[in-house]
Amino acid sequence: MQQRKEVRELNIYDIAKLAGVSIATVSRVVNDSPKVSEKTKARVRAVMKEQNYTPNVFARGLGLNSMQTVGIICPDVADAYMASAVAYLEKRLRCYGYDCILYCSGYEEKAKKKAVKLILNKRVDALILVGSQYMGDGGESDTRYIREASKEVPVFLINGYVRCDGIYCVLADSYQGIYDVVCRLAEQGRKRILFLYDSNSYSALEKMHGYEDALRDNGLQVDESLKIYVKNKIQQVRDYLMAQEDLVFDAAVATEDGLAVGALKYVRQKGCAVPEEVNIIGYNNSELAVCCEPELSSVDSRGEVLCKTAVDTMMTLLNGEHVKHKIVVPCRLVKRRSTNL
Amino acid sequence: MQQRKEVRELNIYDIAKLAGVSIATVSRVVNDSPKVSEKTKARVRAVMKEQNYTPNVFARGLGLNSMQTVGIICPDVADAYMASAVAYLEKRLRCYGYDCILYCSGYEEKAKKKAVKLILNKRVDALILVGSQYMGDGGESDTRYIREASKEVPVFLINGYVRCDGIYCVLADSYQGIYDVVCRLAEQGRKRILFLYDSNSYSALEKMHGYEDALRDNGLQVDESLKIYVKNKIQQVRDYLMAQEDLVFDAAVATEDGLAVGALKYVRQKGCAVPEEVNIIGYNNSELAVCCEPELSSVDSRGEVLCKTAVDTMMTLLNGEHVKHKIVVPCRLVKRRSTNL
DNA sequence: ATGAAAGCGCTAACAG
DNA sequence: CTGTTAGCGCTTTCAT
Repeated sequence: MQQRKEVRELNIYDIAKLAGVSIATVSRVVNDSPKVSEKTKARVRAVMKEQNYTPNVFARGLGLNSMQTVGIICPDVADAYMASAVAYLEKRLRCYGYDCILYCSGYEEKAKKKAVKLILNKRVDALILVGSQYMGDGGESDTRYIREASKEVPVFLINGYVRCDGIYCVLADSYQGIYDVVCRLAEQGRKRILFLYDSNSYSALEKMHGYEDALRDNGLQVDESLKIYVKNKIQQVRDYLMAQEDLVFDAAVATEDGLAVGALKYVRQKGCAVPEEVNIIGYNNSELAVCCEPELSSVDSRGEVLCKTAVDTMMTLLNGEHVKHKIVVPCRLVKRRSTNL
Repeated sequence: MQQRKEVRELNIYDIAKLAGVSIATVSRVVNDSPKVSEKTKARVRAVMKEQNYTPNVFARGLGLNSMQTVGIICPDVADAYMASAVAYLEKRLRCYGYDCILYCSGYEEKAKKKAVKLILNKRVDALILVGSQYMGDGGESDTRYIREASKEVPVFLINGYVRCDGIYCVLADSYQGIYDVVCRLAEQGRKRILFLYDSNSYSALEKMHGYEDALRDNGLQVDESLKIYVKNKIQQVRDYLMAQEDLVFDAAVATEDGLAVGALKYVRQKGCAVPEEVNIIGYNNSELAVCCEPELSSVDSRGEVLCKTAVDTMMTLLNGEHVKHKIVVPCRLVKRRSTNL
């Protein structure tokens, strides 16, 4: 095995000796304790700087039972939405001096449980689960492993909801986001509004409820054949729709931008005009939305706000203060040329 | 401050007592030392399982001076290319039982240095820098911080190159990738081939050299006005090109898919046919490539292969074996409808 | 094959 | 304000 160093690193004893103080004092200086005179502090700091000393984080971790690290688990960082969430989280955590350990769990139940278990073993100070994938159908047994985890460290759910002590949820109001959008489509006279989704996660269901309620509230029937479950791959969506017979719609709402782009490709391939004949609205306001032609209107769930809120809340909590168990952030529709709302 | 636990966790002493052995033996079992009889091993393991015991990683880290963790630094995980690289790296590292600490450094010199410094303080077993952004112009002073880091732990560069002991480079042959593509465009009769780039990083320059050499080798002049530096934002690219007067080209090659999509949008807005009048080729084979219309041919730098190779090489190295300092992986053109090569 | 004991580098209670 | 000292939980000689 490779050795990290040949020469022994300076430890707290060396610094103490060089500064002519005890190790306790050095430790206090490192932790910026108020019970050290500014004079000694300065002297010790000078030595530390001069010697380029950095405390051993392992020893520190042992003593404090913390390494200022939080675990972030998401199914897949290669996914654009999660990637940006992770980016926000990491950035914000670093503002507070925390590092983050990333674990991409994949989408399978067993793997997700394993992820939580392994990351807890690393003794992170808190856990963040990105995406509603971690709740299964929200049932008791599906969320057990999360509840268990919350007994060890605070758990934060980004876009997920589990009612339990020690679990803190920060989520976009996707129900309302879709509800509002569908209402506007209906008000504008659209009668056959397609709903595209690719999972049965908590947030996907929320969106579907928003869709259904909006239809009903606008005197439209919920037509099951207009709810289409398909994998979030642009070409697959297009081909799938292509394969349907008698599929007629004058608007489409999707739970993911990729789905909407697929629908858009289908519609244009059919020779229909967007937005004149068909309005299309995506979700997440990802880069895909500005890539397609015409550009896609999309519901923005404001990941940045969610993530910032989650981290700030976490810090408040770790500080011993009380925080809310559920924080809901409203969505916002970003209008582009695929709609004429 | 919150306490992680109220009840004291089981430690090695407890397990030793319960199993009727010494802590040394328990430790040996944990580390699967060959000098423990299978019989005792089994007994100790049984107790550990029964008690649901997991060794304290901090104490372990202190003793071994390692926590089986590697640091991954990239400018921004929200970027699709880096996100997928991080995803691959994380996955592969986990196969070997390593965790990863993620640091998004941003693009600024100072921040990058800080990132390296902070992550080294966490005593990671190795460091991975994703992207050629970490080399500056490749000069001595620009890479000093990386060379310094390599004295502490092995440093792996994904798509970067620095010649130095302890620095291991795994990179795509972007020069050849672009060279080949431009040759084919030239052979097909294209005379005015645009080159779009958005940075002066090592790999961007490699690509540019590939472009220039291919032109020369095919008897074409390098026209500086055809080399366009512009920010990698689809609309910005389109608008920038729109603002140019007398811009004429019959093909475009870009260092990033986003740039190519911008060019594609420009060309179509101008009313020209793709690929008949203008061939367009992107780089990275990202999701953007299948989102636009027509879909974009793109050079795939095979991030998965790079990352897998990097991690495997790292493990070989950490195992004390010798490994190559530079590994080059060929690119591959993924053809779609934006070209008729 | 197993155990006793000396660290690893730091924190924190306690004493002054 | 500062120093002494006892852990934190594990690894690793060194005996046996």
